[in-house]
Amino acid sequence: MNTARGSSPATPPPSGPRRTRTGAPPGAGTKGVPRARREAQILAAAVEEFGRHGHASASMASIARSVGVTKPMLYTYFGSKDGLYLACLEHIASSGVPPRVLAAVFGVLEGQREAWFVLYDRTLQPGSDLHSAAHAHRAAIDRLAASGTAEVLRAQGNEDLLDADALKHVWTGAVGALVGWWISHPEQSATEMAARCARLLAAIRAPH
Amino acid sequence: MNTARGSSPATPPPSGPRRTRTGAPPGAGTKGVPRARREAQILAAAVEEFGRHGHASASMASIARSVGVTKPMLYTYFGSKDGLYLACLEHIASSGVPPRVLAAVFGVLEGQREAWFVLYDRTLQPGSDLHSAAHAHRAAIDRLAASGTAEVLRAQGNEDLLDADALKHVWTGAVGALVGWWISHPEQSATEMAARCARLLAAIRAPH
DNA sequence: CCAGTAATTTACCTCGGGGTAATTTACTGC
DNA sequence: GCAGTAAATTACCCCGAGGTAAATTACTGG
Repeated sequence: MNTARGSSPATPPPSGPRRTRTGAPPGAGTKGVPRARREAQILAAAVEEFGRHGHASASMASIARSVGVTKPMLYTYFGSKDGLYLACLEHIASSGVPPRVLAAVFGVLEGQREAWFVLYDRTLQPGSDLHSAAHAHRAAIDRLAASGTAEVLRAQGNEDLLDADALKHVWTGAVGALVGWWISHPEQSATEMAARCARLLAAIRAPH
Repeated sequence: MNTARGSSPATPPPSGPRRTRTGAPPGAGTKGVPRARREAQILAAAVEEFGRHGHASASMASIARSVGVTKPMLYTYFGSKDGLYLACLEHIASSGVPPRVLAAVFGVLEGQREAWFVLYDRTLQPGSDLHSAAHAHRAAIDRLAASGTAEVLRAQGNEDLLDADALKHVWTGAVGALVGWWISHPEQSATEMAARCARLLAAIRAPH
């Protein structure tokens, strides 16, 4: 559950890779675990928790526990549950160049597979700010879906706007299902997943 | 939110279609709203709530409120939140013959579209009893997915078991996406959805 | 009219959730 | 040694969640 770091979680003094003595520390004069690193750890844990349970039933205490830290840390760093969720969205959206092909999607997700379900969180209340934020951060992926699927329909002479919208949803739904499958098969690499996708798509398109 | 019934929710005395006087009531000697009917109402509301928010973040109080009843009713009738969820699963699974084609799926879902997301509830904890129960109740649909997709792969000479499993997931994921799209387009009928599916599938399979 | 009972409510308990104020720890620079 | 400050904790508040015991309502059949 933790990233592979030496410190065991929940040890009262988090005496990890901290310099004692007069050995000049690398960054500025910070104490404990430097904020940037903690934020990164927290974000990773939060993406996992939010992705697994959805925003609504994710627990701040649980995230804190999995990092080996107490709740108030999350609040001093991210302000609120929504703030942390938003930070997750931004972190995910900024963790890769806009994907141009499916392989890129899997590549970005490698190491944070649950991130997909943060972006496509069904527990978000339709009218809420978070819902719009998630929608906004999905933009790159949705654009990819829209352009790819629109092309398929245009080639068929299909101009139906509802068909286009529905097919876009099918595409993201299928990818989401694939990511879910991937999560339950941790040994598969991103490359293997991309290859599998290509194979499956070919099978579907082949003459029946 | 309520099914189209005359009584407005949350009126303290639920004096709906209740016989006063000595007019012989149809069923046995019941009072208020007969248990069977209440259970049906509650189930309908619960399917909607569970489907919308997932088991974890669905609220018993909210379900009760939407029926126009108080919480203890739900508990005397269904025992617990999990009991109600289980009843939903059974109700959904028993609400139609095992579907043989996609059109049948949409037909069964008409009028309780959220039911799909009760069956495929991502907020269920992987090891839990509820998770297994949901899995069991999905059996019919999953079998449909498995057989259909296996055929596609076999026609290609693909014997890979992982591919088969992944493709099955893709199929259910795509249908789930379609149902989600359907929920946000309430005016579409089941027949229209089935037709749309056929159209989209044809478009995908057409020569690029 | 009276028991009996289905249907339903009021009022409560406990626990875990989000969130915060005040404090402690442990280092740096002077 | 002494501020100063980043990092982190303890201990709390309030609320809504699941869940329950005990009443009340409104009808039936005798």
